[in-house]
Amino acid sequence: MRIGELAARVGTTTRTLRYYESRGLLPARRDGNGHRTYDEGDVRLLEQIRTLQDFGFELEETRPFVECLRSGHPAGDSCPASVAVYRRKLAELDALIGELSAVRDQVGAQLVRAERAMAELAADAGAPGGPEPVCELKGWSG
Amino acid sequence: MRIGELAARVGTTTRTLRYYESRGLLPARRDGNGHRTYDEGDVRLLEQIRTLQDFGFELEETRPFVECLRSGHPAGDSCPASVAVYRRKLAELDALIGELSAVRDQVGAQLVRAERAMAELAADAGAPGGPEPVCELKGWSG
DNA sequence: GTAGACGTTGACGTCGGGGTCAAGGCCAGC
DNA sequence: GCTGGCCTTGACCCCGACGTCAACGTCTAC
Repeated sequence: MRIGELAARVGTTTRTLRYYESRGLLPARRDGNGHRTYDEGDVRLLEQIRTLQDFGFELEETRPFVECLRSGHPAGDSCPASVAVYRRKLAELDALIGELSAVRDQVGAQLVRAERAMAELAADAGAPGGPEPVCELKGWSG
Repeated sequence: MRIGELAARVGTTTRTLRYYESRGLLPARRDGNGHRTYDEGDVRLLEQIRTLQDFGFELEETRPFVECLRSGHPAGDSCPASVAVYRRKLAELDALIGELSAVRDQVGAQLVRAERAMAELAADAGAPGGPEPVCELKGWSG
């Protein structure tokens, strides 16, 4: 199988496959013309990469899974290194979700506050009023 | 006040201030030497920008807040355009948190599955065993 | 007068994951 | 012979928010 066929089979582009090869992730054999040649094993490797990519794994993070498959294991995550990546990713996701949730709550509170302040300003346009309290967002350095 | 002093006061760099100016976000007056000159109002604008940036707002998203302040409002979010950005950001955050949580659960499930499979393989090393079922991650295109 | 700390502009590098040419080789069918 | 489709390599482009460097001007202190 050549590069165009492989790309079509897994739903990606030839450029992407060459990029993976340049990263040492998916090396290819060559035929007499210098054209890249792939087999069914490469299809599996590529599907593993794409699946993890779809989950937000970086390309480098898919490497243990690919090497695990290439070393003969039935699944890419049948190796300690792959499981370690799972665990690291899980921790990252938990941390990120926690931070984003905190930001979400702060932004939500600011939204409520800003809407109330604007409503009061509009009401004060026809009534007596003093200075409004001004709250500030407290930064989140992440 | 010149650029270095302003940068120090809000805890950023001169490069960043010049970048903001190049984006039209924080224009500066010039003194006789061509040096940028800032006042207290610019400190407020910059603090508004930085606060929103810390919350993950893109630079362009801070523009309504800055213009709101510059037009004389007591707070950057006292304008409809700013409130609209709040709302948009809130929706984005909710969507992102939802997607990340789904991914988190899938990765967590895969982790458990992979660990169990490896434990069984280890146990099978000394006992009779057949082929293990192999589950695959189903992709999340987001 | 000279060192050092500031300022200026402009240009290029970074990170990830490729997209998009450009110039050419190889092979099939008409 | 010629067109069309596939392949090759190399090179530059994109996003965002700056970092870093070069080469130079300006101001202050000793």
